[in-house]
Amino acid sequence: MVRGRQQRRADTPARILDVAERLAQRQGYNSFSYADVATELQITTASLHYHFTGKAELGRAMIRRYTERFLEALADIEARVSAASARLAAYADLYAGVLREQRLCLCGMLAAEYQTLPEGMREAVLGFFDANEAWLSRILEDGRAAGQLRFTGSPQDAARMIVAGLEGAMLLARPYGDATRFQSAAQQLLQGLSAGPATE
Amino acid sequence: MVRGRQQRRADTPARILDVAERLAQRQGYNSFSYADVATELQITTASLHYHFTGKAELGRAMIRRYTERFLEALADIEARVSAASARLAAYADLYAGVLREQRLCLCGMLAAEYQTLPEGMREAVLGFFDANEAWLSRILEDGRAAGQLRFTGSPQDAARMIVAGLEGAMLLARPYGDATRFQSAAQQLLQGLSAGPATE
DNA sequence: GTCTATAGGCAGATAGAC
DNA sequence: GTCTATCTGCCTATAGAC
Repeated sequence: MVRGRQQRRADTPARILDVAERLAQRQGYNSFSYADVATELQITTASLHYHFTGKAELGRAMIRRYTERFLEALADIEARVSAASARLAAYADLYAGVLREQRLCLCGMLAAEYQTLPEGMREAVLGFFDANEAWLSRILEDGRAAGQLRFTGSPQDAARMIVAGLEGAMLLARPYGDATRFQSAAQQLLQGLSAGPATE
Repeated sequence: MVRGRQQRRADTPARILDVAERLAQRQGYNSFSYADVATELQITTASLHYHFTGKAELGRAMIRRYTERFLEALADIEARVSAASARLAAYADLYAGVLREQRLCLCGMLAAEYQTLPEGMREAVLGFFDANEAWLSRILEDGRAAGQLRFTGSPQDAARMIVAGLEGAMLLARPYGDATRFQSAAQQLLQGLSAGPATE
């Protein structure tokens, strides 16, 4: 891939997004500044404005990339794992991986800040959750049809409960610095869905 | 109750806390300012500093009052409602009432902002969750002992799952402006705990 | 208790040189 | 692409009059 000489290392926009994403997941979108990002990358805030016209645009790009990557991870789970309950466990593990880095789900954090977000970011946040729900709904529906999962109500409702439960479990586990809080909650949340013979 | 002449209406500190609490629940602690509170009360930020030396102290007082009131509501549930599953439903209704005002649980919001909070506020946030867990654990344990509830694992783990699930459900329901998202998640979360004859 | 006035810092953003 | 310099605005906080 011939690229010219101007950038040996990773694209500057990508590195900006890396830093912004981490800061947003740890502190919140409203609690990091252009200066924070610029300092860490050893450039100036004026340079940031060259790559992203404003913080709102940076925010939008951040969510879009995060969602893309998350959906890739979901496709990967579907390709690698076939058992429905194992797929759900792998889904929960995605969250656990984020928490391990002392981060919240980016969109969970942004959901808390939702009322202060610019319109473009709001839509992107909802898009993330919609996509997660759609994927989970499909996995749940297929799993139930295959006799691997058992739940009452619609797959969509179950999917929403799972997303809410995992987001909440992350939210609470982090202040305690206790990953087992998340694991325990995730396990309880999902165990009720397995159609194993030992449920009753 | 003789009070002198200087304050006919509600205590100024209480009114300050009312406004700060609502703003914190809607926008987050980091996203409201002394000026926001002062403007709404038609006083100046200098006056605010007379009642609360700084924003951190205001924040601490806010959490303490919120926790006190929440615990009173829990005691009230325990006094009014005797069936364990009805107590859990009433607990979830507390959250629903908050959401109805387009607010998040104060401490759920602060959990998201946790890493940016001053030390005094952090402790107070954990205290809120600890107290909730302790109350729920007791309710769950009693309910199981009375044969009204059924769950595997410790009451504490179940309590943590409930708190996490309800906090997450609030977090996600609000951006969608859809209270039924909360209700549906809360119902699914709790229904698995009832020891009713129709579970299987 | 509440005010005016103001300090001192940080925010996001832009103009224009290199 | 990145810089320096700068603007405007908001933030928390304080001094001191009333």
